[in-house]
Amino acid sequence: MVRAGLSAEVLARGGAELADEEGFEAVTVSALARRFDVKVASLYSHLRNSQELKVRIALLALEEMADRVSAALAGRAGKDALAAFANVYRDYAREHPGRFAAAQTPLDPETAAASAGVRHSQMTRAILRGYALEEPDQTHAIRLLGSVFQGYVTLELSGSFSHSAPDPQVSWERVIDALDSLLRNWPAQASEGVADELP
Amino acid sequence: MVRAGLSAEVLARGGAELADEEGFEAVTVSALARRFDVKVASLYSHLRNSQELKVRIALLALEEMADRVSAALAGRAGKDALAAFANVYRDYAREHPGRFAAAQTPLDPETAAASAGVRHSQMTRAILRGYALEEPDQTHAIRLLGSVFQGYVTLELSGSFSHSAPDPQVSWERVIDALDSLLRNWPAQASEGVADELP
DNA sequence: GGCGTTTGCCTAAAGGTTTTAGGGAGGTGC
DNA sequence: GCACCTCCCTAAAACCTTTAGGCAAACGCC
Repeated sequence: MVRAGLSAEVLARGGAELADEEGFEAVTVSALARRFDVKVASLYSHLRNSQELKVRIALLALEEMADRVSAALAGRAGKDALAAFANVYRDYAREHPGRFAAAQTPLDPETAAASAGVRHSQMTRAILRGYALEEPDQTHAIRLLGSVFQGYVTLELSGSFSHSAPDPQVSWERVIDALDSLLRNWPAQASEGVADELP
Repeated sequence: MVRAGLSAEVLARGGAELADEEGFEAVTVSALARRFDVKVASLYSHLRNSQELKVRIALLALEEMADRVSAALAGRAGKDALAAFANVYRDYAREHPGRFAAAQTPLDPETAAASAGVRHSQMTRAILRGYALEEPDQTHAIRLLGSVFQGYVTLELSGSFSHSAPDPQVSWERVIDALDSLLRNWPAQASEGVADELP
């Protein structure tokens, strides 16, 4: 009997491929066992449970994205860096929709702290070096950027933009223009004071 | 034997409550049957399959959000309307995390076209009446706003903001300030032309 | 090279979810 | 009072998750 050479890492990579091919919701321990031509129970020597598989795929995706961002940011600044960052994010989601979906898996705090998510926020902060933003506005801006990228890519992938007129590619570029403009002209505190009507 | 009075609508409401209480991933046909104290197979007279249950909960959530937005927008304009819209979205997600998660369920095109999603984009467009934006910038702006709200709320709910310093509530208000400012000073086409480096 | 130990994949089995097929009883309409 | 339809039921097959225990291949050691 030939050994299949399984390990948690190998399984995570296999699961990531499976996610991209069949969708993240199709990633099950059973499907993964079929893919490696191995019995289901065998995977449980490497994975505590099916949740761990999903988490490992998520971590893999975060790592890959962080690597790409890191490479894309080298030697860029200002709007150039902003656009590069944004495009890495979007391209990755289009190339690897299953991995991208996996990256939305909620992580428990310790796992999150040890993940590449930390690199992501550091790199986002690095982009803002090209703009004159002090704390706490810097953090607000990071959260805004993260939200836009995350939200846009999710909505585009789910088809929300595919039934109205302008090409999402065009909107994407104009949105980046707009964010650049916003970061260069970040408004001072409470210009008119109407925004606070939460409990 | 007393009849339970089931119907697709009743099941969707029950499923929505279940989602808020236990999380959307806990919404299964079996769990719903337990909740109504009924045998699992009985639900299949009202639902084609478990996917339909999820879709119905999603549609319910979209409807409820649209109703709230509609009420919140009445008599407001400009930044006031923008903040109201944004807060409805965020408050709903915090009050009904399960329903909000359900609302992310991908819909097939016909279902989406018949859903309250259409009302959402109409209302977003209505907000922009308070700002001087022509097409196609109006559509770009709608997509930006949708992305920010969707992204921010998703990230906040998943805990991404809960481990760094400024209160997410504060960032939220400043983000709305920033969006208002951006909409009032929407940049002209391609101020510097660096944003297009996609294949 | 033999020998014990570890490792890796196996069989077996229990429990949960999804879905289909068909049946019986409760309420409705004539 | 009878037929009918609706609603919920039992039964059963298929699939996924997870645990327990076994056997044989690989590894390390002498």
